[in-house]
Amino acid sequence: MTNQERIWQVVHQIPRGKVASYGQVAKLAELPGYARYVGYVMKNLPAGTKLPWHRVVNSQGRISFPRNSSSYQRQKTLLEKEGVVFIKGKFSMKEFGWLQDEI
DNA sequence: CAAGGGGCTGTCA
DNA sequence: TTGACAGCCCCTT
Repeated sequence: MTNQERIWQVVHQIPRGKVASYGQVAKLAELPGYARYVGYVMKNLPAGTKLPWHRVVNSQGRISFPRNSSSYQRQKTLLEKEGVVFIKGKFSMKEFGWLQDEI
């Protein structure tokens, strides 16, 4: 079980309509401080992966891509399709944050 | 082995 | 609220 696989499993557990931050995913994967590594892993996901990578955002509740990039648009669209409401380029972690009230 | 950079974070001005 | 900065860990040069 590699660290990368642990991260995949955690991301896979994020329920539909919820989002988690990179740091949160890292912690749940028992890899505190690996936030940046999580981003690295997401970037190198195999093509056609079923991992809900779009449910992972930064701690500010914002997408870590330039607003005009296609990746940004793709992630935003996927999230909205799951019911996550975007407001002024970001969304409320209070409302959609995963395990926000259990941590 | 050293250096650079990547979908990050928390702190401080 | 925004921007600059210093830590973070890992992979590729």
